[in-house]
Amino acid sequence: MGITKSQMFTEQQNELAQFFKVLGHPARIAILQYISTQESCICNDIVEEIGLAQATISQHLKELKSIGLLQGEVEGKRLCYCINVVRWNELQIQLNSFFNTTKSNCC
Amino acid sequence: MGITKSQMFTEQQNELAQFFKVLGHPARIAILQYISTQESCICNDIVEEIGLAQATISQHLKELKSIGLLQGEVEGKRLCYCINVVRWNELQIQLNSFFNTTKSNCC
DNA sequence: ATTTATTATCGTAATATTGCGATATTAAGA
DNA sequence: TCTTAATATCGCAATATTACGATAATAAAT
Repeated sequence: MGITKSQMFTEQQNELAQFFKVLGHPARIAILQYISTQESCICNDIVEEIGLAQATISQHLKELKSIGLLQGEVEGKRLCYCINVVRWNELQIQLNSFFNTTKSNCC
Repeated sequence: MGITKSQMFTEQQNELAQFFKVLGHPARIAILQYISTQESCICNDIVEEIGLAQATISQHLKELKSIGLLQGEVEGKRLCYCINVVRWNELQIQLNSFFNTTKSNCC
């Protein structure tokens, strides 16, 4: 992303931006939506479902994990990831807080 | 961002991701927060406030404009940008809809 | 112990983003 | 008209992201 000068921003601004950035890719949106349609944990079929290479999917999953949105582990041969509902709700609240406190008062 | 294969995703997924991506930079978060503290439109002091070069700020403003979050124009020597409240609320709703419809049902 | 199936990691090429200096553009003011 | 002030755009260097093939790691199954 080029040289982002994170040190000039507050921790809250960096954190919020990081969260938005992780969600800022259609593959990751698609992965989250796909997980939510599954009754059980996601498996290998996610690769065919999304249409990207296995290595790429794994990388996207890692980024979603980095902000705590996915929980679960690899269980033997199976992947058991699902949405961390607690974190999910936390982020939704944090995000709404940003939206509610940042409003225009001119024009 | 490398080669993002947007054609494999739905328009809704691409749009949502694009919105998240634009918000996914601390400078743009800071700009929005700064605008919301101002009684009048933003001016040149935003450059000193944020601490990035004028060209860089201008570029970030352009991206915020690209998703409709900023409205206003340059009026003579002055910059008159402010948050487009209608769009702002629309995005908040769209985003909450994503959060509410995408929930885990396993683990 | 070997094989098999599944996911993670490494290395790398292609592309995107960020930031800035230099310059263009625009309109107000002298 | 010329200058001045403010913002936009261009061009470039530095860095980040994306995607994937190849390979490693892991555990179940034979």
